[in-house]
Amino acid sequence: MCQKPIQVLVVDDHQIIIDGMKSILQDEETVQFAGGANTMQEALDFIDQHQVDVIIMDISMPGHSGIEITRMIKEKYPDVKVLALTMHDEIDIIADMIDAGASGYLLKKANMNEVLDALQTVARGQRYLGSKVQDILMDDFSQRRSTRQNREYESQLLTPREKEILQLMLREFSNDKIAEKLFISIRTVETHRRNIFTKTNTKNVVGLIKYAMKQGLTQNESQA
Amino acid sequence: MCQKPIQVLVVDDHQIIIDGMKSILQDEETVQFAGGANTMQEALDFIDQHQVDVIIMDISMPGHSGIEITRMIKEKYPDVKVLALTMHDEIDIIADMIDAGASGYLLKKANMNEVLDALQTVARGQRYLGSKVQDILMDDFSQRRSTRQNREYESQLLTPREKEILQLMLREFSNDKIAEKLFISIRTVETHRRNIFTKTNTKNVVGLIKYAMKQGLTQNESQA
DNA sequence: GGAAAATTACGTAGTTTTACGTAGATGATT
DNA sequence: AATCATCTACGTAAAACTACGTAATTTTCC
Repeated sequence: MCQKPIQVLVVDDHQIIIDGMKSILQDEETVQFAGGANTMQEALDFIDQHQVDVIIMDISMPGHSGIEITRMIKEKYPDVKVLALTMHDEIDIIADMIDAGASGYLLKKANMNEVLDALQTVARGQRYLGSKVQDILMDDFSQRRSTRQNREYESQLLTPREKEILQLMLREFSNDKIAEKLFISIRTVETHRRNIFTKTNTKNVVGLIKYAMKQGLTQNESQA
Repeated sequence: MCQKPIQVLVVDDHQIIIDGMKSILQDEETVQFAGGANTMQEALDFIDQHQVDVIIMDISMPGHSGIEITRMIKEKYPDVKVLALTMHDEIDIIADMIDAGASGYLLKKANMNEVLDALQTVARGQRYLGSKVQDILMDDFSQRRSTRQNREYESQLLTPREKEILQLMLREFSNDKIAEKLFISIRTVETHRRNIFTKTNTKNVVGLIKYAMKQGLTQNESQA
């Protein structure tokens, strides 16, 4: 789906973080470290002159906060995705950041795998929240009310039949077993499958499972 | 890996549960409702005369508790797996049940998918704990000490290299991409892959992911 | 009654994965 | 020196999946 590497800009006032990210991202073919910026101005200049897909954004920065920078960037370049990577775990900051337009939020204790995962996820237009962050949000979910957020993948994305097929895929059925069980042709299953992949913006079972988990389609709340 | 359906015996003093399980299991090819039993004696008799792979066991039963029954059954028929399905969420009961030899523990609020998943998991010799149950156990983990349990999949099951490949699989790399990244032949990757499947008792990526999640090899604590 | 969405399905061709067996190289352990 | 675990890799054949395009039925909804 996305063959060319994701261009990543790292915005952080600590150069060490930028350097670290650079070296981490370096031996990945799927992502490419495009550059780093220590200030808002640097960041804006950079985006102006380079192709950037995702920005890894720190929040606590002198001068303008990551939140402001994000808001500004999303105004000028709505297509650029912002992934917050910070140590702040306060609900308000997270909320503000998301409100400002961030597509993902990770705590700095996240490991490389998570970062890479998050990069890919936000790059393809979905949101990504680290598991810790999810917990924090959940806890706060009831009182806080929503801010007209873009709800890119809300739920009725998949048709009932597609969900059914997804369920079976998650239960390790192969295409022909699914066909057998549902009394349809394997060709049909393949078509559904293809549509599921397309709709969910995934390209293989692994991605799909991650999607399903994110949607809570795995164990709980399915149409058992 | 297991072609013939898993023979399931349901032991519960409430007939309605047995009937319910029967109808649920009926339209599954992978499992087969073999029979039901309301008492220990019935259960023992049944096992004596039929092929049984997994027993779904309630705990609160008049006369002998599910724990006793489990202990007795595991003594006589160690190969028969017991899956506790109950509403008891007290740590002591769970622990006793596991101690008695149960391979899995599910709360009755679990849905069909979870039950089916659990059945397959225990049938192939692994343990299965519902997510709630895991939480409960976790909370209590530090003080309670172990009872020489069979530790079928303890951790050092996979070699470092295998873990590395697993990581990449989880990150949606195809075999040839893995080969490329690690500078080895795709044949080698295939071999590793095969060994991983064998060792983890899984047969496809979906199963493997579930395994990985259970082991916490996905996001957190990997060797990033 | 007609448009739109959902479900069904085929063809063709290519790619990827699985299944099994085998086996050399290396390093650690005893 | 021998054993064991790990990592490496090939061959062969079959099974499964992927990619794209197309399109006939139903169903659903306005």
